[in-house]
Amino acid sequence: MIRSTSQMPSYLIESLKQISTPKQYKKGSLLFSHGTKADHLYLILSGKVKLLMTTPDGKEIILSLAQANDLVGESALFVSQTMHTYSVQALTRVQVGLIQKNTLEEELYRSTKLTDEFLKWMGTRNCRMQLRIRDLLLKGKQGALYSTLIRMANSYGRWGEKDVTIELPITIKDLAGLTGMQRESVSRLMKELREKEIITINDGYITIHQINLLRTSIDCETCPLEYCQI
Amino acid sequence: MIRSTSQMPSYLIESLKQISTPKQYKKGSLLFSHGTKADHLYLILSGKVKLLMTTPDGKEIILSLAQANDLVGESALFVSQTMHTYSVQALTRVQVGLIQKNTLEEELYRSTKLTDEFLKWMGTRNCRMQLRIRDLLLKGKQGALYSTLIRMANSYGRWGEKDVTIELPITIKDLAGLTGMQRESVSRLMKELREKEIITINDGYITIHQINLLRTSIDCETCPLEYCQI
DNA sequence: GAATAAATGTGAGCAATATCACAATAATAC
DNA sequence: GTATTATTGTGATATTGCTCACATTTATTC
Repeated sequence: MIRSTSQMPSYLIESLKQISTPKQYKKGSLLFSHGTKADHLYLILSGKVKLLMTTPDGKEIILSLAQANDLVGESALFVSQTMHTYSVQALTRVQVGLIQKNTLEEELYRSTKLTDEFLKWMGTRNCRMQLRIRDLLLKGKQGALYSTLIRMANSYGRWGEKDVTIELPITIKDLAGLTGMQRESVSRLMKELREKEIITINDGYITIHQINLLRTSIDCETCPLEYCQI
Repeated sequence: MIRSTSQMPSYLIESLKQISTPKQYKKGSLLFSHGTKADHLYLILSGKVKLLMTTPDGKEIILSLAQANDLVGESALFVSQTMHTYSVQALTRVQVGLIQKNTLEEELYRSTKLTDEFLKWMGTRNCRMQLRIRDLLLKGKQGALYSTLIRMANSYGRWGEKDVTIELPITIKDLAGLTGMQRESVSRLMKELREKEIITINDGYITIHQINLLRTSIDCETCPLEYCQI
């Protein structure tokens, strides 16, 4: 069973689909990039993407991941005449529905329900990000990694009796980007987790066998599942 | 001259004031705290506050600071039945206007303009936070501190010909909370900045004499001023 | 399926930060 | 104004995490 992440109600997703134009992207290609004009909202129909920022010296931070039924590109959308602050790259082949800024605004104007859910959704993402920052900054690099694994399990996990398999194959490099760590450091910590049989990795798919061990070791409190996501 | 931070248009602030109930807080007191029910929006009328999270072992991270005409408490507000994820503490004596969730929703329903600006404002804060995360995670602790000083100058600075004075007296401890550093580390880096005469501190007020030096040393790109804030 | 590119693992050494333990100031309370 | 509390500074030391340099393995491309 896959736990659902917090998303818009499906009937609103449907209504967004109605006003969108389909578009496809190859694995590795950019949906949009940092510095270009923000004038569309992206509804992911299938596939997975990463939201990332880069620094002049080539370092990369991954702000978030998104999958089917997630919305991407809203941050700068309503700020007039503004540019995207991050880039979005396809991790797999991706199908999106493109929604023009104007069209979205009209739709928001027409549908109070959509506006409500939109505000709720932006608020939720905000809370998630804040809790993530806390974990990344206050729990050391090990804590940052464990927190990220737990969040990925919540967002992308297929939950079995004892194990969770993260159904988004991810590289060590991307885990480094998600945690603000060096690739080598992630590699070493993941090795340790494998040796202790807390996780196993198959074909890029991470399975967590003892997620509670990760949780207790970073003092997880009982955050709402809605917030403990990537 | 004080540069203005990105805020709602003043006529909308006025209309929010109309539907708010005034309340006062002493320096150091909590406007609301982590885990309590989120059912009000706070409009800061005067004074300054900090938004913070704490971990079980007593570490504290400061998510943001806010001053007159800023709104606080929106993150969890629209998420049904949910609790605040952070606490808000008064740094000075603070006057706020309390706006009930229901009242706000009615007002948003009535005023399209307010809704537009509200979405814009949430988007702006989101972009800010994302850029801040990048700086905090990717530029080392020195970079985190410099970035924070620059942002504070943009949000709270009185700009002279060459110098900026941050008109929010802040402790070393709070700077540590803003950057995810240890107090001692901040103390040492600030000492270095003082010795190089890049900053001076008077009575808790930091004046930055060579802000461009800070900017270049962390490879500041030309982010919109709107986003380069605390 | 050979060649090339990308991802991963690993050791050694180093630099940046955290930790600990106090001393010294500065601010606040009574 | 004295006592108390909060803030800041600082040295010594420990630890974490980064960097560099390759070897190895795994994907991709042609």
